[in-house]
Amino acid sequence: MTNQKFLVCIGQRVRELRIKRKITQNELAIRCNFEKASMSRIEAGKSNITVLTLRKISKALDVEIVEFFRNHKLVSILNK
Amino acid sequence: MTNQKFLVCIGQRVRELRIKRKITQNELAIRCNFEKASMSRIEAGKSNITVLTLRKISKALDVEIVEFFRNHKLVSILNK
DNA sequence: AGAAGTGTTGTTTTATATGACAATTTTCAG
DNA sequence: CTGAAAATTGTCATATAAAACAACACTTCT
Repeated sequence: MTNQKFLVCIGQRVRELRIKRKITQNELAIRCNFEKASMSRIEAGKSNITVLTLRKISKALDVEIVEFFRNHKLVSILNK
Repeated sequence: MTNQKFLVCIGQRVRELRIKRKITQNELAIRCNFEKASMSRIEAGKSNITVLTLRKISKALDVEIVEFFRNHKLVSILNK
């Protein structure tokens, strides 16, 4: 997997978890104390975020950080 | 846990995994294509690394990225 | 003591993430 | 379809991660 796809994968996971909690990018961004524009870029995999940013998001979503490194789509297929 | 301690935690984990593989900071840095000085700072928790850097290290150590987010010392105590 | 190996710290440069704000596009309910 | 909300994209300034190199500290040898 390319680095590019890897970042996209993490972004997708953030999005999945955010939507599951029924909040907007803006709401999540506010909880993380950064701009909604940044959140958009993160979910799109356009940003190589640091572990502290990852931590902020994990707290805001109330999930473990390792959740971001699971390919949830794949997992859901395997669990069928 | 403070952000500072969080970074130290990750750094310790990198160090544990590196030592388990019996390689030096320099050797690991070479495999990651960066300076041994950077590796020293990462293990000391003085660097807020990006997910792509984390990925480089995980490949160089041949471990899953999630390994870095486990507090191995705690786990080893709980597993007794 | 001297040499080699390992790890730490300092500095500079470059690249890029983030903050802030604006403008535009997309999505979706009414 | 229309309008409002949500998301995306763009730009600029600032902060900081990463790369590169040097210097230093420390240990362990002979």
